[in-house]
Parts: sequence; structure tokens; C-alpha cells
Amino acid sequence: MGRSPSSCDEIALKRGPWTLEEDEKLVSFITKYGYGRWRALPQLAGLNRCGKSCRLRWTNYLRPDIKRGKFSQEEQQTILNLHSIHGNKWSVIASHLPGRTDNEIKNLWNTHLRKKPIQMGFDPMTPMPTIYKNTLYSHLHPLLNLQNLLHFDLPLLEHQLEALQMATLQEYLHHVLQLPISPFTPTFRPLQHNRNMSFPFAHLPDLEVYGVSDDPTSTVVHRRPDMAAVSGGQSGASMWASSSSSNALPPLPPVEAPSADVLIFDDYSFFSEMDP
DNA sequence: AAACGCCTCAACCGCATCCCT
DNA sequence: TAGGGATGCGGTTGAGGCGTT
Repeated sequence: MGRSPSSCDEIALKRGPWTLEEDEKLVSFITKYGYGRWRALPQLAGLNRCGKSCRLRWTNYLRPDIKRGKFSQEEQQTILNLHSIHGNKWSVIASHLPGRTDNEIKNLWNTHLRKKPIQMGFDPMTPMPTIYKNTLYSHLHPLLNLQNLLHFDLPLLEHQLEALQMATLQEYLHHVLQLPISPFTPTFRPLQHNRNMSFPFAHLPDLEVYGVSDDPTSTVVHRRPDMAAVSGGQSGASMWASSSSSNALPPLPPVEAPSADVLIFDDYSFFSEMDP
């Protein structure tokens, strides 16, 4: 399945900034006939551009439903939250922000938002916070105790720590930066609901890490209840890991209510240490 | 006023994925 | 099922604006 030659490769097609006349031609054509068939569109619309260029111009600039102007504080908060979950999935993030394009959000991230967590000591692009790493680990110590309890192998546990770090960053954005809460403010999601997501959740084993909505001062970590029922020496972690390479997950044992495996620890000292 | 550097953002590039035949 | 065109997506580029020296 080779890459087809793009019409943009052809000679004599105009590139660079669009003129008012070109914009008018494109808008007028799309208003009349709609869009689609981008490859054929430029010729039909009388434009000396490649289809790709026309599509980009329309979706990123000329579309009538595009919201212009600065991003509100709430929009920025939403982007930060969604980015902490989805990473550089700009189209996914844009789908939550009506009137904003993926390109616009990507630009905003690269020019402004990316710097915010870094300035505060977090680097969202690396697996661990830069300056609060040790503090974070000390608060994650109870998780390490779970290693024996759950027969975790270390790499899988580290994935969990990574996930908790991402979740902690989300908390931090709310409590330290005190940005307004958006509809997309994450609670820490049960990981088994995120198997199909990309980094950092897709490959994670069987701990659930999530916040308690009526008690924002703590993070709850407990074993997946279904894994509590696993017996016969097969650890939940290895069971999960062996299934992670395939979409077909093994049938889970009957669910039991979590009990002694529930662990609660306080996050607030961590946040207060970060206050300027 | 000129030179320089930084920032912004529209536009491009190349690869991935979808979808039709 | 494979091939190939169409479209989507994310990374990158570069022109232009603006502030500083």
C-alpha cells in the first residue's frame, strides 16, 4: 500500500498564504456545492491550489463555525486536562472545544500551555515530574507496599506510578493553579476502562487509581475487585500483561467487593509543599 | 532608524488510516 | 483480500509582527 503522489507535488500549483480572492472562491464554491472530494475541488472552484491546501484552509480558517480570538481561561484549563489524558491527540482535544481547530490548539500548546507545568516544576512530556519526583515517590510509598501483596513485577508497577503521576498532575492543575473546573476535569479513571486509550493508560495492569468525588483530599488505590478473586498463583498483573498484546481480553472472574485491599493516602501535603 | 531575536500561527509535509473497487 | 485514491492527523517550517537594544 504505497503512498500515492500528492497533487501538491505537481508543479505550478500555488503555495503559501491565501489571498482574499482565493478565500472568496473557496467559500463561494463550498457554500454552493458543499465540501468533500478535495482533490477535485480546486479545479472545480477555479483555484490553482492542491486539494490538501484547500481542505486545510477551509477547516482551519474559513469554516463559518470557527471561534476566533483568544482562548478563555476555561478553554485553556480544558486543554491542559485533556492533554494530560490524551497527549498530543489534537483532534481529540479539539472535538471537546466547539469552534476550535486542532491546529489552533496545537499552536496554543506549543507556544503557551506546554510551558506552564514546566515552569511549575512539572514536565508533562517526561515520565516523571522534574523537581518533585522524590516528594511524589514518598507519597507513592504505600503503592510500593502493594507490590508484594499483588505479586507485581516492577515494570508494571512503574507503569502504575506513571499513571498516578499523570493523575496527580491533573489534581495539581486544579488545586495549585486554581484554574476553573471544566466539564472535562478528570477524576482519576478506573484503568480498566482505558485499555483502548493511548499513553499512558493502554498498557497498564490491574490497579485502579482514581479520586473520590466527595472527598477531594485523598486518592484511593485498590486492587481490581475481579482480580481479588483470582487464585491459583496467577497474579493479576501477569494475567493482564499477557492479555495486553491482544484486544481479546480473558474472561474475568466474578466481581467481589473490595475490602482489605483498599488503601487511602492523603495528597494534600504534597500540594502544600508546592505552594510558592 | 536599523539590526536582531523572539513569538505567533497559517501553511506545508509526510505518514497513517479509511474506504472504495 | 489487495491495491490505490482520498482524507485525517501530528510534527515542522517560515513569514511576518513586535519588542528590545
